[in-house]
Amino acid sequence: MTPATAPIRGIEEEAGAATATLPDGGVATEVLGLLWRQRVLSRAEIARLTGRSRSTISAVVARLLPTGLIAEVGSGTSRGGRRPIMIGFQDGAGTIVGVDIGAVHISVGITDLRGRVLQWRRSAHPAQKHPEGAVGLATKLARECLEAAGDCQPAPMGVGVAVPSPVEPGSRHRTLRRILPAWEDFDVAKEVRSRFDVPVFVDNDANLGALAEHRWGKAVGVSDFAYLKVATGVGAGLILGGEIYRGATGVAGEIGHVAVDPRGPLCVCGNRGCLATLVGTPALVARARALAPEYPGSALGEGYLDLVALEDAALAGDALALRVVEEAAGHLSIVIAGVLNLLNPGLVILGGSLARLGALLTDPIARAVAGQTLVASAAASDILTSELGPRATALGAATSVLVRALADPTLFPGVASA
Amino acid sequence: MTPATAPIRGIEEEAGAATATLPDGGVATEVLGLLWRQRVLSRAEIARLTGRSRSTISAVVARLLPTGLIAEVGSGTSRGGRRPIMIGFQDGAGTIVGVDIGAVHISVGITDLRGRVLQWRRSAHPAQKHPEGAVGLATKLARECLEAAGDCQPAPMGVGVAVPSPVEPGSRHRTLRRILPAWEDFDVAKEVRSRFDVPVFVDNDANLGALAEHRWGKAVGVSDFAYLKVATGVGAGLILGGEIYRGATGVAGEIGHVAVDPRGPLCVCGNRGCLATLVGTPALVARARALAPEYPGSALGEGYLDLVALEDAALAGDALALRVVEEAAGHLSIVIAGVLNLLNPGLVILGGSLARLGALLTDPIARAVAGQTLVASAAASDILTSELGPRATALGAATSVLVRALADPTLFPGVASA
DNA sequence: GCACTTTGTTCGGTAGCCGAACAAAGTCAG
DNA sequence: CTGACTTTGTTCGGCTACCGAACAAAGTGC
Repeated sequence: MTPATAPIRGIEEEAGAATATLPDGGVATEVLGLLWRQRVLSRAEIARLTGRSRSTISAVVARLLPTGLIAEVGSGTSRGGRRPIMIGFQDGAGTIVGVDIGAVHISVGITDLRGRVLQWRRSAHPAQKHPEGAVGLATKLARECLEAAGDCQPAPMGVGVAVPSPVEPGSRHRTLRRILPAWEDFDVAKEVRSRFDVPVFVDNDANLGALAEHRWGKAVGVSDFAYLKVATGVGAGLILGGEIYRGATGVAGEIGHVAVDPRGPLCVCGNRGCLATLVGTPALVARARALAPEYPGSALGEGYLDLVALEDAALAGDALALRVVEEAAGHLSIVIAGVLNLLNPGLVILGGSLARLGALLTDPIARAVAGQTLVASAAASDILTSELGPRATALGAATSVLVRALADPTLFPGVASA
Repeated sequence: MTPATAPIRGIEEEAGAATATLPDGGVATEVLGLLWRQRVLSRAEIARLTGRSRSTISAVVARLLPTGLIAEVGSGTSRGGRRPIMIGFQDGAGTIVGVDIGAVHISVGITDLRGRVLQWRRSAHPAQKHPEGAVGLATKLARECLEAAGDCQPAPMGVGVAVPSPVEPGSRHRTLRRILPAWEDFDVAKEVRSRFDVPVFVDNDANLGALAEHRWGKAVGVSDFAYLKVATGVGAGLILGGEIYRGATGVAGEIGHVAVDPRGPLCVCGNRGCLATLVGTPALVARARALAPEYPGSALGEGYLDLVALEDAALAGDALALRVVEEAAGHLSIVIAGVLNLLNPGLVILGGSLARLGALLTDPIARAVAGQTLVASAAASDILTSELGPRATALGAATSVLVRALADPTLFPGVASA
C-alpha cells in the first residue's frame, strides 16, 4: 500500500507456544471448524459430515465442551428417531482486538468469534511519522473499547494488526526503507505484545481486507480472488487457494507502483505514472482540483475538497466528480485486466474509499476490462465493490487471529494444552 | 498459450482408483518423497529427518522394499558406531510417457523416475486442426519410444499430456471455442487412456514447463516462480507455494492476450496489441521480414526465414535480429513487470524458443523491468532463461505423473493397495 | 401398541507410532 | 589389542486414536 520498498518482517509474534497438541489429533480442529461454519450441528450430523464414527465424534465433543467454545443448545427435530442434541458454536466465548494502522488514521475494533464488531474507535494520526505514538494510540483506543464492552465480555484472546506496508513472513525483524524511515527497526508485534499479554499477528492491510471479504464479505466461499484497496496508497490482497498469498518475500499484491501511464506524474518511488499517483486518495483530490476550472458548474469548485466530498458529488451526479471517477476506473482497469489475465480469479473486489460508489466505479471498469481480457477469464470474474465499509481492515486484522485460533484451538484460553 | 477462450476440462482422467490406502498412513509417502529427493539415506537418517522414531521408519521401509521403488544399496560410512545400511531410491523402477501436443508439432519422451529422458521422438503436425490425428501420432511415437527403450525397461506407469490450451480441473469435459474448434468436445485424456491402459494426466503446456523447471531446471528449490513460454502462443505457468496454480477456472497464466500495445496489430481474440501478436513465433518472424529492408546488410534479408535462423542471427550479432529481439524483450518486460509487482515471485524463467538467446534476451528485460517495479520485488527475482531445451514440455508432462505418483504411491504398479 | 429409526454412549479391538531394551557392528583412546 | 563408548537396526510392550458392534434412550408412524 504505502510506497515501501522492503517488507516488514515477522507476521506472527507468537510461535511455538503450543507444544502439546490438542486433545485429539486433527479431528478436534476439524470438528471445531465445521461447527464454526455450520453454527449448530448434532453429533450424528458432525459424524456424517466428517466421515468419522459417532463414537469418535462423541469423544471429541466431550473434550471440547469444557472449553466453552461449543455448548449443547437444546434438541433438534427428529428425523424419524430419537431427537438429536444440538451442539452450537459459542460466538461469544472469546473476543479479539483488531487494529488498523493506516497512513493517516488508526482504527481499533473488538469482535466476537463471528466477526461481529462489539466496539469501535477511530482516530486521526499520521502513523507514517510516529510509529511509537501509533502503537500507543492504538493501545489507548483498544483499552477504551475493552472498557466499553464491559465485564460481560471475555478478555481478548489475541490482537491482529494491519499495517500499510508489506510484511515478510517468518521473521520478526522489520525493514522499511526510503518512504517510511521512522518505521524501520520498529517491531510492531513486539510493542503490541508488551502491552497486551496475548498472541499478536501483524499483516499487510490489503491482505487483511481480503481476508475480511473472504470470511464476512462478498468473497465468502470464493477460494481465489483479488481484493484491491484504494486509500492513501493502492494495494492488492490475494486469496489464492483459500489462503492469503504473500509471494516469495511478502511483497505480493504491492501494485501501487505498477506503471500505468508512462507520461504520468513522477512518483516517490522514482518511476512515472504509478497507479498510486493516479488513483490514490491524494491524487484523486488533486485531480478534482486541477479539473475544477473546466467545470464551473460543479459544487466541488468551491470550499474544502476531500475524498468524501468527491464521493458524495459523484453519487449526486456531479460531472466533475464523475469525470475523476471515470479516469480512475480507466487506470484501475489496466491493472485489473492484468490480474484477470494472469491469475484468473473468481472475483475482484474493490475496497477502500471508492467502494462507496458501487456500480458507478465497477461499470466503467468492467467495460474497459472486457476489451483487454480473454472471454474465459473475464467471464469467470465478477468485479464488485466491498460493502464492509471503513471497518474492513480492522475487522480483517481480528479475523486473522480468529482463523489462526480455529486452525490451532490451543490458542484459545481454556483449551488444555495437555 | 494458444488463443483459446475456454479451458479444456478434466486434468486427471483417472480418479478414485486407489480406494485403499498405502500400507502406512502418510508416513510411507513422506519417506518415499524424502528418499526421492535425497536419493540415498539410512534408516536412522530418515528417522532424524522426518522426526519419527527408528522403529517406525524400519517398519515403513520394510513395507516399501518389496515394491522395488527403494532398495538397500550397501553400507555407508560410520559416524562413530555401526555402519548404516543405505537405502536408495530406484530411479529405474518405473518409466513414464510424456507427450507434448504443440500447435505445430508433437513430441513424446520416455523418462525414468529421475526425469532422465530415455527415448525421444518429435514430429511436425498441425495439431490445431486434427486432434484425432494428434493423439494417433502421439501414440505411434510413444510406441516407437517404448520399443526402442527395450524390454529392460519396466512398462510405463502413466502418461502425461501437455496441450496448448487451458485445462479446467475437476471435470472431464472440454470446451474450446473460436480458435480451436476442432478440439471442442474432444477428450484427450479419454482418447489416450483407451490406447494405454494406465492413468493419464492432461495439463496446460506452460504449467508443465513450469513443473519441469521446478523439478529439473533452474527453479529447483524455488517454491514461488513464474515460467513464461514463448512459442506459437505465449503463456505463463505459475508455481505458487510449490504447487501449480490454475486460478478459479484453469485459465491462470493465459497472458498471451494481455494488451501490451494499444496501437498494435489486431489479434484473433478481437483486441489489439496482444502479447502473442507481438512476440509469438510467427510475429517475430514477420517482424524480421518487415524490418529487413531497413537492414540491407543483414543475412536475414534473403532466403528462408524462420525462428531458428532468427535466433542464430541474433547469437551471431546480426543487427536486424538483435533489433527484433530487443523489441520482443520490451514487450515481454511489460508483462514481466506486472508479474513481479503482483505476485512477487522468487524467480522468472523464460522458456520456449527465445530461451536459447540467454542474456541477450534477459538483460534488456531486466533493465526495462527495473524501471517498472518496486525495488523490493525486483530485487527478490532473478530473470533467467530455461536450459531444458525443446524437451521441457514433454518432460514436464512426464513429471506431472511422477509428482502424483510420489504423492500417492499406490499409482505405482506393484504397490499393494491393501 | 408395536415395529422400526435415529441418537448418543459404552466397550472391546485394531493399527500406527513411540520409547525402552537389546544385539550387531563399528570407533577411539590407551 | 582391549575396553569403553557410539551408532544402527530390530524387537517388544504400551499408548492413543479411531472404528464397529452392541445397547439404552427417545423418537416416529401404521
